[in-house]
Amino acid sequence: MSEAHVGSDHAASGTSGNMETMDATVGVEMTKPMRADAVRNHEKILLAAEEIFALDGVTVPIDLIAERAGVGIGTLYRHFPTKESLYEAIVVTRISNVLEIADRYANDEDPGQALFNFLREFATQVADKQDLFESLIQAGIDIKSKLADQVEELVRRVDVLRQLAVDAGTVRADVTTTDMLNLVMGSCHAASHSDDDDVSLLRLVNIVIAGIQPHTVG
Amino acid sequence: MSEAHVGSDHAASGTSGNMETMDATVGVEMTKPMRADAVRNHEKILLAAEEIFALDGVTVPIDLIAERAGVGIGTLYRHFPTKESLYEAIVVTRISNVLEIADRYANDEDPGQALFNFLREFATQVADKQDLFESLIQAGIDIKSKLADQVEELVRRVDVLRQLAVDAGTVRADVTTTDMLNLVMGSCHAASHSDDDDVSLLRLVNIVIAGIQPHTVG
Amino acid sequence: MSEAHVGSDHAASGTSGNMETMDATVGVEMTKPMRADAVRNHEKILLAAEEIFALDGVTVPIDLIAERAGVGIGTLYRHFPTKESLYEAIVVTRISNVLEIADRYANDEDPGQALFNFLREFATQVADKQDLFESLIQAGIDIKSKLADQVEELVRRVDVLRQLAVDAGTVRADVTTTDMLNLVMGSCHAASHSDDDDVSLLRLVNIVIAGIQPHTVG
Amino acid sequence: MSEAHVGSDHAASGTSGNMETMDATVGVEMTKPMRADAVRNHEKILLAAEEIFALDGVTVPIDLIAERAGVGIGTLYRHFPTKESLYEAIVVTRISNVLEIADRYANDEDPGQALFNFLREFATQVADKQDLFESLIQAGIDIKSKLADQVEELVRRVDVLRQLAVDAGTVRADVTTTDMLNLVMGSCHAASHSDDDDVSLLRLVNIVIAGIQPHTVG
DNA sequence: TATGAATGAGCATTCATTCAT
DNA sequence: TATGAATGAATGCTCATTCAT
Repeated sequence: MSEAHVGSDHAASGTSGNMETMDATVGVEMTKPMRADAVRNHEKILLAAEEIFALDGVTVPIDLIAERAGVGIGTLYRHFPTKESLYEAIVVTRISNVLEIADRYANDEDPGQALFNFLREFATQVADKQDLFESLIQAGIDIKSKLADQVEELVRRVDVLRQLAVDAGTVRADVTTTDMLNLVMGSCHAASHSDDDDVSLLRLVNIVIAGIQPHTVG
Repeated sequence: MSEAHVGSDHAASGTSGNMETMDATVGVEMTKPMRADAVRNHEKILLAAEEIFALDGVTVPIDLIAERAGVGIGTLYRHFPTKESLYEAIVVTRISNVLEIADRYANDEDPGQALFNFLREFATQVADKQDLFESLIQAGIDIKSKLADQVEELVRRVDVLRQLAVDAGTVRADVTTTDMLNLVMGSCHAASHSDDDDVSLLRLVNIVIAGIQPHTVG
Repeated sequence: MSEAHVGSDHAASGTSGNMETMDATVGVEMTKPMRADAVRNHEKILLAAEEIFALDGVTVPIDLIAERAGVGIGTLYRHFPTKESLYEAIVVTRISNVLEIADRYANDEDPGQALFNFLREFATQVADKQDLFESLIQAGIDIKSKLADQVEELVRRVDVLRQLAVDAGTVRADVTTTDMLNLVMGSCHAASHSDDDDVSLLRLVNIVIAGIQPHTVG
Repeated sequence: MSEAHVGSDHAASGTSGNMETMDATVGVEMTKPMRADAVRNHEKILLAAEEIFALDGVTVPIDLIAERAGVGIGTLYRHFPTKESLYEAIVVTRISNVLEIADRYANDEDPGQALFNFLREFATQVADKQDLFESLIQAGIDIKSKLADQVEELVRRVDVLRQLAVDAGTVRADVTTTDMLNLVMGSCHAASHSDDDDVSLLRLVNIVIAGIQPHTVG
């Protein structure tokens, strides 16, 4: 009954396929690789969840996700023993994406602008993912271990960018990373609830960016 | 906190008969003053609701509020015929407070700074009131008539301040009022979820303020 | 606390005023006569209850009656310790009226037609009194002592009429009184739910009357 | 009693696949047959509901039905998404039975008696089914769409019988169908609340029948 | 005594989770 | 293993009745 749950919280990583490589995950004992159809279901569920959570946030009844995935609830629960675990799985993936983006910019040729460009991309990621938005906005309140850890990690990596920018003199030293991220999230929210298109989002983020630059006074 | 009470059903008037304040309320006929204990309960309920909604937002079960108020559910429902009505009562009061603050700054002697000072006060109001935060963040999505109207009104009044500032040359003309408010709300959120004290909130708001000023480039 | 409840279930007899004469009621110990205003309230309540029960039946919330009576619920409950008791009071009065009608016809000069005329009048009484209808229709199910007794009494008195008619040869001997009454009630119901006026009621009752006459075959 | 089940959500088909009976249902696409236990529960629920509604009418709390069925409330709600829908399911079935009976008599060899015989059968159907009684008695008041339609249909079909009888000269032309039905329902009620056996019911209905025949005077 | 505020059991319904097929 | 049926705690709300003013 419990032997196959392994994959439960794994990110549906871009290149699908090898669910078996998951053994790499720290401290997980060797387990039978998932059956092909199980893998397929796993992904169908994640896909449906991504879409639905993105639109409706946590509050959506879990049946809807199963239905959308074309899968029985029982199946869903076999893969994710808890609504929360599914939710986590989704958000973890999303944050992972963001982490990668951060890493990419960490090697940018223009360290003075890397943070800014990252923030703009971060914004577009968050903008239309209700779940991601909610999670980040909750982060630090009810410590959902895994997410909390990830968010911490996110902050750490973005902090690298921030440091680079500070060193390059493009960002004031007294602004923390979480502050910046939260401000950008405010922008995301503003944008997603206005009638404008994405342009407005960038405009907002640019305000934040302007705000964190030195010598601000006109 | 309990001073205003834009009573949904009854005005919880302290010393009754006060004709001046009566006239202020549009077209309300003289009603018997509430019984002493009723007033007490009304206030206990509002107080409990203020606290609990502030912490947990709309989703909190209404029994908890009754319990916290030390009152039966029936009593709660006598005073507020609907969960929504109670929620509204709370938030309406909160927004009313903010409206007054906006008005006060509209007459400020330094129109160039009025908006900024308002935003700072606005931030402290929103900072730890989950309900207010939620309402403002929902505004425009599910139109809960009364609140929607109020938020519109808020935007209108803050827009006065913005115009003054733009005229005074302290704020860029391409930033909308809702954008500013949403950015500040992002700040509030950031602050309320960090472990710092209120200082951090001000710092954040100041970033936003910096961002909306002209000649931003360092 | 309990001394004044005497009048509780009394019929609001036609000529108002002397509530004190109630002492006549069997087995009730001497009690202080009701205060004038109490009597007034008692009647206001009965009046309101008559109207509302007639329209809405038992299911109506008791607050509505108090409101209609222009009386607090507390007052209502002082006079009638139970919703049921109030209901009973009303219906008892109504049945009393019917009893009187029955008595009147018992002395009719045309014993062969007395029953028929009574049934017609009975029908008009029941027709638009939801409560009376309900009570009679319930009679015999949940034995609400007092009403049950009264209904029995009603049957007894109508049976006198039936006997007269049987003796006069205008009614078949094999039809019981309750049967007739119930059939008439069916008529009442039919009539009250059609769009016709009272004419239809009489037509229906006439069908019943036709049905209980001898030599029916065409 | 359980043979028909005009399934509100699913057809509780016994042997699945039966195309002929399928086609009978208008425009219903092939659906997976219900699981064995689901069917069992569906029937347990209907059975319990039939019994309880028959005794207590609509007002009975739905938990009681679940309990009687030996089923959780959740289960009940899975099968019938609303109290009303369950109620409807029951009554619809009942009326359907009556409709069939009416149809059967429409082809009777003795058109002069068909109506009478139908009324007698109708009476026995209604006699001890509180729910059916209530529904018919409510018909036309609060229009519960589906039931209202059905009752209309019932009236229509019975009207066929009435017409036949009128043509055959066994029934007066001035009696409407609803009048007859209501009178019979009065009979049902009378009978079901007396201590007699079913004989009394027939006797009552016969009175009505007598009443609607021509040349009534003795 | 009259008032109406307070009370809480009761009801219909939803939804995360478990379990039989 | 996949399915979806079963479960029941939880929630918003009503209304008969009691109790403080």
